[in-house]
Amino acid sequence: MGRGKVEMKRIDNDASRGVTFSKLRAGLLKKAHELAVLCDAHLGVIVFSSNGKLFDYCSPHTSWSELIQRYESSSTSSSTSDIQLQQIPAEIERLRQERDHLEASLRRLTGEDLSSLATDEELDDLEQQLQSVLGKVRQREDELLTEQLDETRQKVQILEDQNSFLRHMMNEDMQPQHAALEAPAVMAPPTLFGGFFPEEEAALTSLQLWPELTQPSSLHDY
Amino acid sequence: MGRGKVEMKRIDNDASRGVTFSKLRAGLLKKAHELAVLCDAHLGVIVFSSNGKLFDYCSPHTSWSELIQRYESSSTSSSTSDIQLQQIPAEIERLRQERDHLEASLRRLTGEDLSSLATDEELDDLEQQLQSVLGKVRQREDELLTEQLDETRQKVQILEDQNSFLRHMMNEDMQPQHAALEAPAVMAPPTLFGGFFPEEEAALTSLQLWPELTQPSSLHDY
DNA sequence: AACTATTTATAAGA
DNA sequence: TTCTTATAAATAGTT
Repeated sequence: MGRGKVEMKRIDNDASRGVTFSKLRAGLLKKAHELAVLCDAHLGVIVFSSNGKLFDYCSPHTSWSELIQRYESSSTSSSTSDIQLQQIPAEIERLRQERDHLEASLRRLTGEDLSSLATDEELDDLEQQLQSVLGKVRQREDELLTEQLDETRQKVQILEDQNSFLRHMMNEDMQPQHAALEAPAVMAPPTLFGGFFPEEEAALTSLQLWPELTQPSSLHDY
Repeated sequence: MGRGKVEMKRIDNDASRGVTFSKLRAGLLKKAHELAVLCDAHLGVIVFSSNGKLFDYCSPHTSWSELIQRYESSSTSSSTSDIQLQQIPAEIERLRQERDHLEASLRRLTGEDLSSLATDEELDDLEQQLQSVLGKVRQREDELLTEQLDETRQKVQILEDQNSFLRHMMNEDMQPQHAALEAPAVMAPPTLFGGFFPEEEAALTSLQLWPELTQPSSLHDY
């Protein structure tokens, strides 16, 4: 592919051969990856350039040791391969099976393999399962919203109290000489006064109702 | 390359995946050969299809054992050349991680771990994903129902034809002497007469055209 | 298994 | 080396 055809023979010119090697190698590894992903194949590619540099690709969920083991057990007629198979620790085989099983379950649940679920019944089961999970998720979302609402209502309540208290303070400041004649004094919430120091609020968490008082003496400011 | 782009993800449909696997595998091995010849590289490709069949390519003047040896000495710095033994613990670890990851995904998708999904956003994502799968499942169910409906309609059509034919037969039976004066005879559907021989029907598939007549003589009841 | 409209890869040039 | 572009090749969807 390109401006002209190329003969299928070793490229003589060293430089061109190097450039072409880079390009074709990149293409080969890319195609290997496509095959692995699109077709769910396990594969590996090893390439040595003519001056000995190594490049390789191994598909996802695959390792060279797995490939070599499988290659040896597939390509030899089982007399030598038995030895190899025996050498594979049972642990690896067990883990592979677990993984394959989990992958299948996941594919089912993500609807990636619906064409294999041919029966009404299977599809129905899956639908019910999904509905049930969806129900749980929505319930959890409700819980979360309810929590947030409660939190916010508490905040509102507290701010209203503050607000009301501040109004009374204002009235007293304006007419301090009549304090004794006013309505019974509103009690300040225990931690109220720190609220006048906005710079302290960085530490507030969502439910922290009052900023911390680093300066209890701030009362004297009134 | 082709009539349309393809997403870089596993092809769901089994048949398409198989066809594509064959095409891409052939392409990959061809490209491997080009690289080997044009650039004088030593390389090998191992491919296992998703159902375990082995395909491989090894460049001219090269052997797998040579490649593996060079691979081992290029990729490991240690003097121990037994790549397989070295890699087994890593392989086990990799498989464990894969399994754990899959298990986590599965728990998320089955809503078994909702309390750990604390954020509105995470819950929302999950809800959307489930909705989307549910949509796919229902679409598939629809497809299936439509197929079944088509099948059933065909059956109805055929039964109606039979019915109509039988009525005509009845008329002829009742008034055989007037047969020549009747409307033109209705032609029997090509498979009709076999219907009178229930033992021939074992081969009929879901589109069974004739109900089994355990009492062919029941015609006489009319 | 062939066909072909398209996409992709890449040879040559800058 | 990297970018561009004309062209060859591969291949996705179709028949």
